Amino acid sequence: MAWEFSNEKPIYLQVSDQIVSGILTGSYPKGERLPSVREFAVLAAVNPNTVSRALSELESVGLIETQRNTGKFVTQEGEIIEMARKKRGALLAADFLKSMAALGYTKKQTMDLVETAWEEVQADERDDA
Amino acid sequence: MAWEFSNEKPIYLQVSDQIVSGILTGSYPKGERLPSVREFAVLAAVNPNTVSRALSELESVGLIETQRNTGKFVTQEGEIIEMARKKRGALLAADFLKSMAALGYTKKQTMDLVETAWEEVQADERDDA
Amino acid sequence: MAWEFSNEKPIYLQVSDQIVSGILTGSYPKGERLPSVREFAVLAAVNPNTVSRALSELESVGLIETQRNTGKFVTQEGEIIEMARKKRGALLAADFLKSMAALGYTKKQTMDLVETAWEEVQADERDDA
Amino acid sequence: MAWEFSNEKPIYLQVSDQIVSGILTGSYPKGERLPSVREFAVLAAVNPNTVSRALSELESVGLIETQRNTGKFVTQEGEIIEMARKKRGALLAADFLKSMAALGYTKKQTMDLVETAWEEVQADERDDA
DNA sequence: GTGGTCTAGACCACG
DNA sequence: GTGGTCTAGACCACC
Repeated sequence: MAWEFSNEKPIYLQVSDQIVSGILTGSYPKGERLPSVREFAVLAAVNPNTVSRALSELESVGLIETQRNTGKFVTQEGEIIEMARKKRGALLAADFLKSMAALGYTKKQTMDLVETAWEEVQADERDDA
Repeated sequence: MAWEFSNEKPIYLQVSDQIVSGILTGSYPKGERLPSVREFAVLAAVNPNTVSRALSELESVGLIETQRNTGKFVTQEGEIIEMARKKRGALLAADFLKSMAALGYTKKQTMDLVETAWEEVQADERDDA
Repeated sequence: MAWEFSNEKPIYLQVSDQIVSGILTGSYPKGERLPSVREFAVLAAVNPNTVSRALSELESVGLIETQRNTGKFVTQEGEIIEMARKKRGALLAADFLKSMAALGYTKKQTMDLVETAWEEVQADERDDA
Repeated sequence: MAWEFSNEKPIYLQVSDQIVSGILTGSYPKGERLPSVREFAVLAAVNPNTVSRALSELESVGLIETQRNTGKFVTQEGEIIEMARKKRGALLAADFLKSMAALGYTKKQTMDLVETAWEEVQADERDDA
């Protein structure tokens, strides 16, 4: 699938999100070498500078490491990956719930909505495939 | 409640979110007159133009209506309000779940996380009060 | 039918348009006494000041005349009325056509559109009645 | 063509009308990049903010799309453009006819007036050129 | 007093 | 260089 970007968020963040997603789901396994900046740039149809910026974000969190002259690698340490997933998930959940509460949703309503919405997301993914 | 703004999102959107929240929870009851632009500006410690922009967002969605020289009013039609809540909630849920799926969370893990996170949000609210 | 106003245009202009319309169509016949400012204000559910302003517009064009202590009267002179109609009509037509031309409509397309749109306006009027 | 503005209508609406007109007549072809906000501001001798506001009107209707940091583009979809023309034309015609009817014009009188007025508009255009 | 429009000018993130 | 946001401050029509 092509890389598509919304214009609500900076592209470099969307790129880094994509790559994080790849790391967390194992598409880019831990310890393995990542595609080069240029390769990513082609894949995403984006300026190499943008990819570069996206990768520095990941490096600053410790998810990837640069090895001189050989490229960038996914970190070996499973802990860091796991921690990143948890931290990110918790943040997303907190933001989501805060917003729902502001809309006047009760806990039950929210849980129900999540339940049904989950089905739809699955359906969408099937459509895309 | 104090009006505090993050810098992840334009202020005018945060202002409009606040006001939407007030409408959906009934702080600004349907059909009632809203505080004037200038009053909001003082409350939010923000330029009147910024408030104005926030309110036009709401007007374009039909949540509020302007009466010439008398002020802005929450729409009479409960349907629109209810629809806004649903639309907004569905959007938030979809985005949230898509992100969680990208992080490799299963449905069950997500539901559990939501469950526990909800308690914390409640706790935060108590702290603020 | 009640007097309804859009909020795209100043109310006083809409009021004066209504009254002009009444004069041109003969609802307020030439030489006859008009309803008082207060009566108009009640009819239109509008502030008397607004009616007053609307009427001064008409007086300045010569369509109505004020007689001390007896009220305001539609002018006796048919010419003035006829001239007002023509002037107004020509202005409306010119504006309309200029706008249509700006949209890239040809003369024929415009005439056709006017033809069909006229039917619809008639239909609407029947609905309102 | 010079950019001149009347003071019956907000400038930003007149600016957006001008640009819409350019899109509908093909001066700004579909899919093409528009002049930058700053360029428009110079052309129209107007503040960039005003242009910005004009363009957001068009964006909210789907006539133009913003690409981050590269500029604004006329939509690719001919349908939207065609629909905009039709919608706009129908609205203008309906308003026009309603006003004419209010002035007591019959259908025939109106059509005749349109016919003759069209010639004059043409003449004006020749004068401007 | 209400909202609406416009300007000038500044700052920012992005690519 | 692109658009986006925000401020400060002015002026306006309207009721």
